[in-house]
Amino acid sequence: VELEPFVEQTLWSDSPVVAPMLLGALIQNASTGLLIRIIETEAYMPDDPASHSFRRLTERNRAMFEAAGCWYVYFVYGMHWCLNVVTGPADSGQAVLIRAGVVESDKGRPSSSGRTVDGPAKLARALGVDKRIDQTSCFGEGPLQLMSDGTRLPVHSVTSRVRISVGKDKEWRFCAEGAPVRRVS
DNA sequence: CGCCGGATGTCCT
DNA sequence: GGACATCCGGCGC
Repeated sequence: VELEPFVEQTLWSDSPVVAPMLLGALIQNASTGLLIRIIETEAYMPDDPASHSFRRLTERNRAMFEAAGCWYVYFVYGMHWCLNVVTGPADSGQAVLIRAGVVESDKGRPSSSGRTVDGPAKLARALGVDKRIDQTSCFGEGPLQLMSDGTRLPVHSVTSRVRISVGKDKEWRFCAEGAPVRRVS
């Protein structure tokens, strides 16, 4: 099956539109070749109290105010990195959090194929994500590539987002079949 | 199922 | 100086 860049134009829409369209897309570490298929996403918007872009642009959330097509990486709880895809026009302050995936291929450990990587911090760790990825392009010569093999996984569930204290009214979490079931309080 | 600790960047006072 | 964070594994019930 041919791998090609994910259609960049798709990212120009607002994050609640893009998030379900990323189910089935692939993220590849350009150095190691590790390939993970996305099965769970969440959208964040600037008028959304749960979003890092809700208040203002800061050094931490700068990537969210770039134009669609770069990564936003943040550090949380003193030890975890999380990976987002920036969507929408420049200065709009949007992103899609990549919450879970399935290992599609791993040259280093072929046996790990098919393993579910459930949780944004575990997914980021598996892909070798840290602050160096923040603001880099999802395409071209970027260290982390957003790809597609043509697969679009159907949306299996739409719920409110995980572990947020505000903005719970918005149902912007999108899971494909096989994504981990989680309590959504 | 619920609670808790790990360990630190970021932003606010 | 301090509160708190888009988490997760481990433990107890």
